[in-house]
Amino acid sequence: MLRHALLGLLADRPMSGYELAQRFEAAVGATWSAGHSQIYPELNRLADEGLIAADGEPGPRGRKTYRITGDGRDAVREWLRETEPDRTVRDEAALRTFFLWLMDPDDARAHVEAELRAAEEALSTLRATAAARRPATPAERSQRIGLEIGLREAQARADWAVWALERLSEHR
Amino acid sequence: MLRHALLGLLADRPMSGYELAQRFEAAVGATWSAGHSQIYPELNRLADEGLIAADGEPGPRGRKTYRITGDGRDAVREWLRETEPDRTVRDEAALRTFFLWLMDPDDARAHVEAELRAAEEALSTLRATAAARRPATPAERSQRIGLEIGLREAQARADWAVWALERLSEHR
DNA sequence: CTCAACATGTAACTCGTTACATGATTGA
DNA sequence: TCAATCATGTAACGAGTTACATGTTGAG
Repeated sequence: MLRHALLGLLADRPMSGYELAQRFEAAVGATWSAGHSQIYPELNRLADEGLIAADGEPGPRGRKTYRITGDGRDAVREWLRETEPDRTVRDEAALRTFFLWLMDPDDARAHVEAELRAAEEALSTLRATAAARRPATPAERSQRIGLEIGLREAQARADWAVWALERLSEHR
Repeated sequence: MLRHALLGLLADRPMSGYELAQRFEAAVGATWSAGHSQIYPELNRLADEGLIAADGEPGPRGRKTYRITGDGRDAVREWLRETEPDRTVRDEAALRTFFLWLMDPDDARAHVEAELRAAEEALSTLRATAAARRPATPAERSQRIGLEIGLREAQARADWAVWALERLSEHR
């Protein structure tokens, strides 16, 4: 899975493992995450398989810049075209909501309030990213569309939390 | 992680592993999923640790009904009270959206249209579950609140897809 | 000079998935 | 009787996280 994400990011422009790791914390991070300990070995594997290539000499601090190869480009495209996305959800915070009744009322409220704060924080980060620059390239336009999912889901989350707090108040 | 979900479900009422597996496909499935091959070993571990207990004799077909123990109840409560939910998102379909520009226009549209269909399907399933019975017990009320997250996120997803299709049309 | 950020890696472990394996019961 | 569903389990594998480990460069 990670390999395709890396190839997709490198399809836009060459990057180092370090840069890629940052991308997973920022923009793409709203949809997927990966630590450096997973990224570096994967980059080496991708390079072994010829899907990416390191630019000649490592830069300062041993920095290696990778660019995607023709085979790599084919591989991402094939992934996008031939495979169905896995729609399995894994949302711990939402799962806990099912067990709200096991908490005492104050803890339950606190849980939902924490969700509200988290959603609002996500929202403002994403808004800032979206406002940062207006998309010019096709890649940036796609990125903007991807960002919008996060934006709308965070908004839905925040609205849900407000609604949930009202319901909790009704049943005291 | 799974252990807490199992304890939470068993806190409501005794169930067999088979029943628990079904719950992860239905109601709770909108937030977490688990296959039987993960559930059965975990139930045995939980029983070893005294957090749940199997009712005396196995029923027909070797069915074992588990109920939560006092220690088990304490364990879920402690988990809910003492630990922060992991908010890491892992959304493959959304990730692919960032790479829309790598697909040819028809495939890109098809991807978003598939998202729309998936969201609408999720929506109607969740609506049916929500409409099935009005919550009476505290557990059912919590469940309803949990369901609402799924409902609102699915709606956001569907709305996003419609918006994205418009944007794709603009940039042909 | 020193601290933060840059930059890459490995190893052990945990969690979850897929495939294999078996058998009982019930309704058509 | 036969197929679907009920019901439980194991083993191998894959993906991701945490912790360990190391060294460089640039800014103040």
